Amino acid sequence: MSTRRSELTREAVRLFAERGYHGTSIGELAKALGVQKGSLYAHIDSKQDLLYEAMSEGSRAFHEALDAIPDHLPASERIRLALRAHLRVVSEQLEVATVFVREWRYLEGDRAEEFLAERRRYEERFRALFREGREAGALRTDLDDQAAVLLVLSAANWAYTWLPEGADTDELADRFFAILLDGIRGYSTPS
Amino acid sequence: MSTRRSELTREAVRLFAERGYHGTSIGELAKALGVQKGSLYAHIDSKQDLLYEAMSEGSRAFHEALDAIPDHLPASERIRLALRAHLRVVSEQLEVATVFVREWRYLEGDRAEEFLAERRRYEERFRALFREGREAGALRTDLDDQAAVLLVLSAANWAYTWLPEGADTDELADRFFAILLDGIRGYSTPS
DNA sequence: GCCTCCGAAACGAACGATCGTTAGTGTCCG
DNA sequence: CGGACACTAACGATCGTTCGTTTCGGAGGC
Repeated sequence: MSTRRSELTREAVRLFAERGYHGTSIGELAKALGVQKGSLYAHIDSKQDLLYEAMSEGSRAFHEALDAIPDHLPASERIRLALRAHLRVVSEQLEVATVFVREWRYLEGDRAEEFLAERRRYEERFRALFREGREAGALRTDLDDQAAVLLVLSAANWAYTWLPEGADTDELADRFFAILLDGIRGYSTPS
Repeated sequence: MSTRRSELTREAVRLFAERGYHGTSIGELAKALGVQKGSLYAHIDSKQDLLYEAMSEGSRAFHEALDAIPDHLPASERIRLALRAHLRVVSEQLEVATVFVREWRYLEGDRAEEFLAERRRYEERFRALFREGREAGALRTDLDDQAAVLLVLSAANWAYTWLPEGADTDELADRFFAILLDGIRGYSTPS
């Protein structure tokens, strides 16, 4: 669809990721597009719209990535794929992911709660994987799945701060998963 | 020392944590203290000063917490204590930790690089623990310590988003560590 | 005990700059 | 001709900061 409008959104996401929502002015955004700031209002109603759009993109991307995971696989395998999926989204849409994780709280009114709910739903999908896994025996039966899912979600949510754009995230996710699966214990570690 | 100045810093940290640096105006800060905004400049030279001070507090707290870990313990035990130490700082000084992790990039000039270096040094101290642990046999000799330390630092750096103030962080850290040490693998997990 | 002086703190008003947003007009293309 | 796009100009609000003045409690000299 409209090329100009999507260019605007893309540039807004870039700047929001770099300088934060409140740290980015409409004027700077206009300058980055080579246009007077008033002109932007032919495309948007408010600055908030741009943030909202960025958040929507992020939400959609993360959920769709999870959707692509086949149901019939064992839970441990689905956790590995979920980690892959998440890191891939972060790496392929680094700026969208950054805004999604970091700037959502600057949404105003109902929109803030909408995305808080979206984030909670996303995390709940991870939580379900661990619960299922423990119940099915794919994960240790004495597993503290609350802590385990928190560990994975932390790695996922923090990834935008260090993931280089275009990295091989599948291999990285597998390395994370390998540690998570078998631990780091050495032969001389006291228990 | 000067009560008023430290009240100012404390309130600034609180607001920066809640609304972000750019999302907090000097006027709001003054109103929270029951004072005209111009009056704040009897105590500070600029808004940046307040951010800088918050960052300094955070940096000091995190490093001091690591300093208290005895050298003579096995590396795996020191990792456990480091995780405890970090989570304790986050929980006891949640707002300082939030600003330290989230707002450091709004420091201007040399100060930004100063804290980037501080953060890198802090992470390097964690990295060293994993390296030592692997070399000493306290951790698996085939350990991917790059990934392992990233996992732990992710959990540490993300903690401010979900840690309730005043939680029992020692127990929580131990639960994280237990998973990290022995993994989550179940009896029916394919390898 | 009174007076004076000082330093810390806050006051109120204003500064120029920038903020997000609106409005009316113009241009170019299909 | 219409619609997408951009222009210029301006709006009121708010931004961080400066300034000269005022208030006030306590220390020190008389």
